[in-house]
Amino acid sequence: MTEIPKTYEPAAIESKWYADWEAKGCFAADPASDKPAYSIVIPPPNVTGHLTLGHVLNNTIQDILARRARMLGKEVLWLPGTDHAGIATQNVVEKTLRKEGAMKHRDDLGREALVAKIWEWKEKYGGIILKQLRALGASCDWSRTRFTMDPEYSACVQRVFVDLYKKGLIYRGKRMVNWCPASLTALSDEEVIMKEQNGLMYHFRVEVVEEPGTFLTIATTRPETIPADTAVAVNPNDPRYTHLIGKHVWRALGERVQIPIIADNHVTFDFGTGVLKVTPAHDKADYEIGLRHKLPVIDVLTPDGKMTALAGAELEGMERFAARKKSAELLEAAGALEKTEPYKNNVGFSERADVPIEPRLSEQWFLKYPSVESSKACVADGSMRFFPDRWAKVYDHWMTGIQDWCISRQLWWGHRVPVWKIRINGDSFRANLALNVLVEDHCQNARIPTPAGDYQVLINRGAWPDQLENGVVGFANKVTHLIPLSNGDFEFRVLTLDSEVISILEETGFTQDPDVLDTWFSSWLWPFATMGWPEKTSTLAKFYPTTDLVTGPDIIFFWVARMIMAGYEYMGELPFKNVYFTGIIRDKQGRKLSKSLGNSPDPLDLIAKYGADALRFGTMRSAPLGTDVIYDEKNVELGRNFCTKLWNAARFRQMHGGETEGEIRPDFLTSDDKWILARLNDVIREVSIALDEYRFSDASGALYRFFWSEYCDWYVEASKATLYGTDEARKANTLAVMDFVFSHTLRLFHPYLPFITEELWNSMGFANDLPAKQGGDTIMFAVWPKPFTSEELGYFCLDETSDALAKAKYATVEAGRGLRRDFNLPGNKKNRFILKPSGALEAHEANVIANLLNAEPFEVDAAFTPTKGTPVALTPIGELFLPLEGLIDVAAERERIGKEITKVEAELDKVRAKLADENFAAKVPAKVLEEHRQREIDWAEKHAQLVKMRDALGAS
RNA sequence: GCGCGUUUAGCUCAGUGGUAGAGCACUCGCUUCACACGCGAGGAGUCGCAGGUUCGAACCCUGCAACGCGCACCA
Repeated sequence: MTEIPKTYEPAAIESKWYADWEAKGCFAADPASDKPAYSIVIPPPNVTGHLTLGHVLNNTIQDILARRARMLGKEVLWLPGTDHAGIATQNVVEKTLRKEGAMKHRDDLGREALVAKIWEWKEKYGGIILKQLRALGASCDWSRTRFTMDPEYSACVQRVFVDLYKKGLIYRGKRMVNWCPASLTALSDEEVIMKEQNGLMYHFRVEVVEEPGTFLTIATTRPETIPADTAVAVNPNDPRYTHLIGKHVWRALGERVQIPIIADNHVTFDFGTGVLKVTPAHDKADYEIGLRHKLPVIDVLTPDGKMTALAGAELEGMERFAARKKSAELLEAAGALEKTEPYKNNVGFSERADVPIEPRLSEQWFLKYPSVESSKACVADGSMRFFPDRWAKVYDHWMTGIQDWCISRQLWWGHRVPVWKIRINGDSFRANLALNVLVEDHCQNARIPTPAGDYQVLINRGAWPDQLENGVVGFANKVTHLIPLSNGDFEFRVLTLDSEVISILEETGFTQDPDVLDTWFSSWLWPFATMGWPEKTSTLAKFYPTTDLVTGPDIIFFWVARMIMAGYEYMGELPFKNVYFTGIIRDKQGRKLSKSLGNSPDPLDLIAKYGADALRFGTMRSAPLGTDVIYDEKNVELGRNFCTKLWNAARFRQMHGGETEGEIRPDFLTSDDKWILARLNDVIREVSIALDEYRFSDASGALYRFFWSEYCDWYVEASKATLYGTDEARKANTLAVMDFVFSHTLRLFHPYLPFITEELWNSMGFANDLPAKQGGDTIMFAVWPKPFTSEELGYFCLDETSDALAKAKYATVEAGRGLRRDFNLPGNKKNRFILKPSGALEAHEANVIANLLNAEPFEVDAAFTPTKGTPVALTPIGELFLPLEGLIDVAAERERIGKEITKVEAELDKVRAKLADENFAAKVPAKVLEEHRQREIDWAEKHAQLVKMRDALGAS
């Protein structure tokens, strides 16, 4: 047994044990194990990322779950990794390259060179966050670390793309999408955040062509789009305007042209002026109106949000917001601007770039979500559980109104769409032999004429390839699709992952689609693509579906919902059984933590200052289920203080030497021993239930209370009477009880405090006599404590009454300390106390009280008659006197007792009033009535004694 | 606009029908032989507001308010 230093120094201990765990392979998951499986996949952090407090919260929870599962005898897989974070990563690297002067624009480098640079950057900096997770103590199986752009993972993504295309769920469409003018890419609806803006509403006039002198007033927030207006719409039932429908107005800006006045139900009477400018190119709703009325589409914005020549000479080249001001000025100058008023409206912002998005007509790849019904059902019927469960409703709502997902991004970093295409007409078809073969093959199998117009006779070649709807044909190594275009040409698409096919395609003149896929289109496959899918691996067999998923509610749609759908579609099963949604970490003002606000402390600094265990414990203590977490460094300090307490309690135990975990002899158990064993039993149950229900904060609170307020404050202090005594047999027994409690406590704490518990587990010798795999090597595999069996309860002589004496003693001690305080006697000075017991009291028990009270001498005297005015407190064991030689103030003592009597009387009045109410007696359950009667008796008894004590002081 | 959540001590939060709690902060005393990152004692709450149900409400019901979140969105 080695001497423990006086203060806990986490740094060396943490790195020592983490290296030891890794060296012993403690984190490795064995699919061949016959233990029951427990698995979690990490929500892959952004590869550009650094550890934040959000990661600390999220990963500490996962680590607690994983470590406890190991102690419960499960074979645990916690699978780590990162995602490639398309936009964010490309932005970061481009920015760096621009700063270094390596390029001005990505086109300077070109696609291949830039992607190579990003890979270079990723290899160099991409693993930072995973290293940081090690500092936190995360017990991930690092040998299985995955990245969403690993070759195998990329193959999964493209395979899924091809499969969904074959199923007719992925299609290419020209429609209005959310366009980010900063990142120059389309975004999904989920990546658009609506923000309220203080804008302006511009009211401007247009003249009716057919009725010169008649004007319509239109309200708009975007006058810069007037040059793109191709109609003016009114509601068909709006009597103000019905006579104008079918006529025209002069457009107010841009080329002076006539645009029609049309009737459309989309227009509401009472909003604005009831007249709507219709801009099909720049507004989703207007685009729909345009389709209904076959309006032309005029695009006046460049991809990066500048005005085109179509906007007119005055606006051309201007940035969109400058153009807005300018447009208003132009209207004003033309006398068309009626008024401008402040207006609050919601504008969609790009989540990543934080700039207003533009609705933009473009061709993109879309996905109709698969397996929607089973995905909805599993949460609705409870086969997958959400914690807190209110998220189930949010999920269901989203799944019900689900829209097709725009999955293509105009970026270079990501999974490139596995589609090769070529535009063909009759001539090119005949001229290109390889193409000819491909297309003929397709047409034969799709049973359609070739583009050349020849009808191919079907040749029966035995097994037919997949004959799919919409003329899509699936071969073993490719999917083909011939799409007629409006001008009579065709687009021929080949989807394939086969490198031989790809080289043929490229030689034949096909080009690959330039787009990459949304990062979430790869991470939605995470639970199975990380485990070797599509092979039927032993890992999948053992660990899929996973047990728990821990994530933030902010990605419930982005990630969780989509993973569920992918899970059903590709594994035929849900991907995880429970989803725990963490809160969001905020600062004391309730703001989210962010770099730009500077309110986001670096967890590594906190670990350096307080230790990883302290950070974990402090974070978990302050993170209740279902609510956001208010971050305060005080919580980490609390964690650090707790570790020190644990450390010093261990030191105290070690100072007393003796045998480690000696035998506990029931005949030697003191009332204090029984009391702490009963408390241990309570806390084992409490912590286990709390963890089963994902109440991490409650579990940590229970442990904190048990160890500090019960074990240290009472049990250790009470045990000093024995440990500093002379009865060696009793002393050994007390140490045995301490070891028993301590070794259980360390195990209960291990998931929260992995490092300090491992250190103490070993240094205190608890690992010594255990089998290697059950705590002998490491506390990580020590058996999770269970509440006592009835045999154990019997052995320790524990029943409902066994802790009554200890409780009575502690109440007596508190009463005595209260007396000291009342009479300003410092706690560190010995004082004489006399206890006049109401029953028998063993010498040992009196000794414990004396110790806890710092009483010397402590006299137990049933016949004690106090000097008049001696301060006295009523305790469950008897009357406790604090004799104050020469300082007795009878009046003061009378007043003190009088105050107490007043309190007791108030309580007595309360309970008597209830009992006197006839309704109460008649209607209340018998148990409650009995409880109140007992309460009355107790208060009355106390009252009588206090009165007696006051009377004994005489009349003054 | 629809939906969800929160509102309890100065702060952060427990407490789902029967005597209002914890940690931190605060006040007082204490360097006592595990620990001052500590020990002991203490003060502190109209349980958001208004009704209702009940013998009894922090807790159940209704309405309202404030704050937060999600969804939708009218130019």
